[in-house]
Amino acid sequence: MTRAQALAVYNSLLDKYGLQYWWPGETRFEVMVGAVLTQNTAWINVERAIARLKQADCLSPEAILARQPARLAELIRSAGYFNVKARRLQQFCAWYQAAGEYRRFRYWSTARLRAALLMVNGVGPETADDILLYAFDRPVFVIDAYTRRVFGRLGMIAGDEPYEVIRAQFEQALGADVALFKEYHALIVVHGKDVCRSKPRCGQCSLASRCPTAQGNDPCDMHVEGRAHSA
DNA sequence: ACCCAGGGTCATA
DNA sequence: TATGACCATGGG
Repeated sequence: MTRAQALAVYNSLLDKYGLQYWWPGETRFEVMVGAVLTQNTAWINVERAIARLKQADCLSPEAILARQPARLAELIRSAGYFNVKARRLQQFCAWYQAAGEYRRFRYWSTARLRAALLMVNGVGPETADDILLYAFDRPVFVIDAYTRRVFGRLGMIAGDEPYEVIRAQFEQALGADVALFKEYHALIVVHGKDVCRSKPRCGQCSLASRCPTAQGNDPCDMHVEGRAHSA
């Protein structure tokens, strides 16, 4: 995609929804925790989990590492996958603490920091990029399910390309612009929740995952999303 | 009752 | 490289 196309969509979304001021969170560390907790999970349930962590005075690397896994899991219960995420949070904190915490990363290149994050078990490409962009202010464009869906339906990408392919397209079209990347990703998510909430559906029966012919699905365009499929 | 959410890992082919 | 099973709560 060209820079003009990418900016045209951004301006359209900005015009419709306004600035979002992402990522929600009081500290950089809270952003990192939120990035892990929000994996395949509605944000409202992450907020509850973070509130409980704060309430238990358990929102620091030391406190998270000091707590027994099962006891950490009960604090983040509302975020789902609590056993898995408790382990992931502790693994992330162990790495973060061993690496020397935030100020130590100041002179790391973005590429080096990204590679290090991806080495942590439980941190995949999107979680790493959330942390890089919103906690470390690095110019990395976050690709998530909404990005694939929205731009797929606009016909600007296929939607099922590998993560790195799509990320490179956005970064090459837009250049390195942290403030723009932050707002753009936020707007994509907000717009996705607004009009592209359902996953692509089979054009025949309106079923999603369980439809036998779902592979040849004909996802509705973002402008007609919400209209019922005929049976 | 089904679908979905601001994914990632691991085993398997 | 690419699927599939698995993780699990809470809201629509």
